Amino acid sequence: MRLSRFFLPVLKETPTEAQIVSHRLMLRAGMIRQEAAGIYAWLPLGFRVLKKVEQVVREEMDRAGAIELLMPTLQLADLWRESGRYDAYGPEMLRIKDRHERELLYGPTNEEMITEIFRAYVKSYKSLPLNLYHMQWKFRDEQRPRFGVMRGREFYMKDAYSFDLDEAGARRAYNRMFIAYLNAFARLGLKAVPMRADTGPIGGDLSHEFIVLAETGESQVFCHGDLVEMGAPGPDVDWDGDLQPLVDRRTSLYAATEEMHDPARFEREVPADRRLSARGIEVGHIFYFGEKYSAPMRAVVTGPDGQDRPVQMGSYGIGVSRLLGAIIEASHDAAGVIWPDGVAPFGLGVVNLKPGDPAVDTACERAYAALSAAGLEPLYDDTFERAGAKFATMDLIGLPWQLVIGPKGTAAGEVELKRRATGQRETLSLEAALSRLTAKA
RNA sequence: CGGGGCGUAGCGCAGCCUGGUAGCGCAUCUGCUUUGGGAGCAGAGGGUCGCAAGUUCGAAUCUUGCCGCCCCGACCA
Repeated sequence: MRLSRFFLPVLKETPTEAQIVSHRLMLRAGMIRQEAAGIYAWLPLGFRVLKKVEQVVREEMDRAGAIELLMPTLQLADLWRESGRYDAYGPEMLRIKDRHERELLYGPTNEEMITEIFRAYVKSYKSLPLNLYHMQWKFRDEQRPRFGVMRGREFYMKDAYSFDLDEAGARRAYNRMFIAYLNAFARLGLKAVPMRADTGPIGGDLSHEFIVLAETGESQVFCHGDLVEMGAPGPDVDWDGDLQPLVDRRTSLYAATEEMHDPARFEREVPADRRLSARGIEVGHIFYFGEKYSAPMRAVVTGPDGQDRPVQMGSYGIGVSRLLGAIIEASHDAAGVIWPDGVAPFGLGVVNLKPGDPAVDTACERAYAALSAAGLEPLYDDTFERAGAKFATMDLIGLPWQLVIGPKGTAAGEVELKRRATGQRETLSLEAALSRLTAKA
């Protein structure tokens, strides 16, 4: 993409409404525009990152055996009356009427609808296990939206729903999601710690929130410090095998959000030098809820014994749009965003320091063509801005690499390659820079 | 939903208290100079002062109502 033809409305000054760094940087980098409280338009740069994050989540869900579908944003109120949640939900749910006075709602989540789909088609235990997911815009009419995309009213979410014959099967489904989440967050450059969460009326140990530690997190969290650096199992696990040991390794150490925190246990189980008390951002939540929806909505399957029973369900959410905020909170500096390689909106920036200079233009065009052909998705700054402004913009939008090509270097047969994360710059020949970069593709 | 605050040019703000018909910086446009970390000079364009009533000869300024947005708290993916 040539910057001269792209739409990148960067701001030099910080809008006053933005209080936290990720919100400020998303506005300044021209990623989002607020259209109403908690409702944002995704400008091209932000949209590209959103799609990258979405794709990482999709690949990890698919790897774990989940099947993608797409459910609508609008749902019938009658469906929610079946589970009793239409009246239980309160003013957070946006209620709408169509021209026929039919009551609709803009979905804040999709348990009822997925249960309705499941019960319409699945009748036998032989069709299980099943895990269906979608990524869709949701709406929750928060009393007080804030922190930009981290707590909007409209938000993009991946939600998966598992169906199993019994609780043992549901636990296996839960473990698959648990591992898939660790892998997804790791690929996004995040250190996400699973923490035991409130299971509500169901009870048991099958609910975890995945928390990214950040100063601007909205909740206080407490955990064993080793959990932060434990890393993810990676894709090469036996998804049909026993994942319990991998899960146990991460759930045996103390980790709790404020509402689940037990100070006495914390001090008893965690050595003083390993006790971590920090702020955290919730980026995922997995939950086993058994028959909560399948029983009232009569989603039953026939077991091997010929008996019908309500299917055992769990749900697994990831706040995809929120993740952009979380990633920035975890990865930025004074100059701007530092995108992890896997989600950067462009693979690198090619900075032409003197457009119109034939030698520099030629070098830049060659680099741009080669990098594009290699699939690196370069953003080529071919504008007539001053060098300082170009550097500032590149640092702000946080592309992982900057290939700087100017008249002095070109005369000497040299270009400069800068790594955004470290600020390290290296001078080398254009060919060496290109082969180095394309080797990464 | 309680408490506080703010709406004046694309962005950041001043002007309001003490009414006299709108200003600064950045951005934008033109010209010249400049050219490796958000340039300089000169000129230009751009605003029904959130909306609506009211007071007044006259309202960005005073009064009332409404709308929108932000912050703190309670609540939440």
